[in-house]
Amino acid sequence: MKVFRKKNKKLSDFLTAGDLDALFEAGREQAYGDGEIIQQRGDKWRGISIVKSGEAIAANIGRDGSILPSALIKPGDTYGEFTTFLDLPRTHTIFAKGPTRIRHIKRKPFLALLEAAPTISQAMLTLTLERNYELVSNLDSNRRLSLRARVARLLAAEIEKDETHGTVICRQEDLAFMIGVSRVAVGKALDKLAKKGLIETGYGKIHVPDAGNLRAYVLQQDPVSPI
Amino acid sequence: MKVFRKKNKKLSDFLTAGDLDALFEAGREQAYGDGEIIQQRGDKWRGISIVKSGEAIAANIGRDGSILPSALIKPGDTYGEFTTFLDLPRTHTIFAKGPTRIRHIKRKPFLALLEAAPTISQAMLTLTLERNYELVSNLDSNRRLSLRARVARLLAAEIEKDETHGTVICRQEDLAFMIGVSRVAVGKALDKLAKKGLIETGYGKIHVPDAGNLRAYVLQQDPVSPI
DNA sequence: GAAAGAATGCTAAAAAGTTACATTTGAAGC
DNA sequence: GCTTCAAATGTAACTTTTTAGCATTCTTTC
Repeated sequence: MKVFRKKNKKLSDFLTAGDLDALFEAGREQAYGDGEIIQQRGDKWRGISIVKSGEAIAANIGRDGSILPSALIKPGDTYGEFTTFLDLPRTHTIFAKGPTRIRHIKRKPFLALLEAAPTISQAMLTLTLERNYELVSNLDSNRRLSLRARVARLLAAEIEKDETHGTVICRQEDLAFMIGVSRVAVGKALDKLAKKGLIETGYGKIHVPDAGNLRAYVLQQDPVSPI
Repeated sequence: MKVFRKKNKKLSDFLTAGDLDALFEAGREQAYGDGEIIQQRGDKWRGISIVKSGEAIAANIGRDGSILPSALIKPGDTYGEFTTFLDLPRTHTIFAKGPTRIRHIKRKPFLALLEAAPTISQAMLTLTLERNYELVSNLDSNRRLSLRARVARLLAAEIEKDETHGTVICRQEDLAFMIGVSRVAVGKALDKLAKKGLIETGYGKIHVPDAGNLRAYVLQQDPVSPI
């Protein structure tokens, strides 16, 4: 799966080196081989995990056994907050994508650490609010916007603000996954955008000849949400 | 709009009386008349607000001027976290529904309070994670499930866990709004559920003769997510 | 118990989205 | 260069959802 430029913030972005070290120290590091299961949905183990290297995929297994990936977890990312604070079992099955090293911190030492270093708790709050905002604003625009507009929005977000044009390297399938519709639907939407001259589709890439035009289109479709 | 039984947790649910008092003391109370605008989308004022009495509606105004409500804010609810921690302008326009009293706490005194009482920050973290979980699990099931299954899930969630049957008081329009589809689509979905004998539709209400059956159906459709 | 308002039911056409299969593209190996 | 094959996109038939209009049924209130 294509990794988009627009990266999610990480806990490490909000912590001092000292706090980060303290966090690492509190845990136990474990290595996983490609495809190895890191946790199963329903597992009761409670605590926070931080990816040190490699990548992991969080997914649900459908009734028919198909894998429905829902997130790519990258170095510096944390997960397990729900189990630590909400007393919920693991909501996703996670497996390694390539060799991966993860540091697991049990709930109790982690909470103790929080008491000792309130900055961590503040950092987690900020991070969680950020995710929350992302979720809410996506949910919101999904309700209001046509698929065409959502695709345009996603592409516009991929072009740096100071660029006048650019090429987004991604498959239609990646866009489809991010938006949560079928690839075919994305293809149709891209077609319409292309007919308007806003983009040019290619094999594994999408060219935006005039980022200003695309941004204007997005804004016209959705004056409400910021790009 | 119908207010569903399944209520959202509030900050006050996680705070001691003392902390709550301190929070109230830090703010300034303001009264609003029915329909009065409390904040406009885009406003820059930063801080947390707590509803003391009455209700408020958070909404976006569509391009055509239509009002797209997205949340009902009730006594004890807080809002403004995004502006306080993420440095974002107000994302929604909020107006009073009936006479409403709200206590506003400016950003700086609020942050000072957080330092003094770390329990508040922990409470906010828990609350935010809870919302987050709700959002993620909804998003997830929306991707996987048919409209029929989503309607069933929503109804099943409205019946208390220890009840064997029950009646959900709501209009089809309310269900439609919550799920984010048209009333006609919900009507059709209810029809199919009724034909399976899982529910009986009525005027402004939906009767569930056997909650066990409905839960079993939801689980069969969606073995992944907890009801 | 009539009237008015609210909610649901129904229909038909158009739009959007999905599934399954076909075609095109690019890259690796000869 | 050419061939081959997997990856990516395109196409077509089918299903679901929306929109919009009007009809019907239910509830409340006078």
